[in-house]
Amino acid sequence: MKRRSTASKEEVLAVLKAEETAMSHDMLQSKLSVSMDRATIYRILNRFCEDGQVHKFVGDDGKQYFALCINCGDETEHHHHNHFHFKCLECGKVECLRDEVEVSLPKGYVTRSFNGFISGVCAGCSSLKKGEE
Amino acid sequence: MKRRSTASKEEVLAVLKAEETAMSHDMLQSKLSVSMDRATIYRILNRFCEDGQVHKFVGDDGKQYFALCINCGDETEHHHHNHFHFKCLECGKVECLRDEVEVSLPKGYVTRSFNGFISGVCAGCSSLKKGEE
DNA sequence: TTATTATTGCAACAAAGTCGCATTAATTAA
DNA sequence: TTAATTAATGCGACTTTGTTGCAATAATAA
Ligand SMILES: [Mn+2]
Ligand SMILES: [Mn+2]
Ligand SMILES: [Zn+2]
Ligand SMILES: [Zn+2]
Repeated sequence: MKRRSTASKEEVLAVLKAEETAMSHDMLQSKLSVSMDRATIYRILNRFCEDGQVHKFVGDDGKQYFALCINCGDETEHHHHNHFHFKCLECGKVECLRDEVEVSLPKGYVTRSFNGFISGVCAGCSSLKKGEE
Repeated sequence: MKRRSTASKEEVLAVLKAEETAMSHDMLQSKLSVSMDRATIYRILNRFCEDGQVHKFVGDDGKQYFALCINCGDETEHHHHNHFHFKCLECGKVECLRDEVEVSLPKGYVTRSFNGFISGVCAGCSSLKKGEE
């Protein structure tokens, strides 16, 4: 099952790149210049995940978010996603936090998947709020 | 708006205590000895959260989970929930991991809420699997 | 007992995500 | 270039989760 190059696929990828933020399905759909079915968007995103271009996580709103992988061409080292994602409650941007975290599990516990999500206020927005005072 | 003591409320609390695992709405409903409406269960659980008896988090399945708070009577120290939750993919149990974690955010970022969730295999289940080999 | 109002059940609803299936279109083979 | 193959899409149907409005019920206070 080889991947085909389609306009929809390119458009989704373009939006993800342009916005520079992790996006939920609905955020993405509202930014698309070409209208596209909901199921199609999910299928495109999940294909990206399978291919390792994108990773998926779940927000504290229960929604799935999708973010471009950095260094995804890098085959040499293991591709981990043990990092937190941060959602700014002011500007709405969702970003990957750089640091890979490690959680110390009790003896005998094994990790299969990691989902870290923090909501708060980003630097830009909190400095704006300071200025307003 | 003072709380009233009702059978439903006691039953939900009893199940949470007995099961010793964080539970999603559907897990809980299936364990109830008294049938109860879905909305009622959510309302009871959310009231527990408001009162600080229970805390809520979101799993990587996008569902809300509810767990009893330990030391909830303890008014002296701040009641934090910056801990991970672990779901065993074998036995299904969801538990709070003891350690409070701290994530180093970029300069100027402020945390409002924390949601940490790890799926994997717990000690009991991974030792069972070893035994089977 | 009676009045007050927190709690419940029920129905309706919105949103998220998935799936089957017929149609379309990208790619490959002829 | 044309025909065959099959990945990708659109659409509708569906499930699950969670919320809300409203009338009925019942715990508590008066
Ligand atoms: Mn990645
Ligand atoms: Mn707690
Ligand atoms: Zn912001
Ligand atoms: Zn287990």
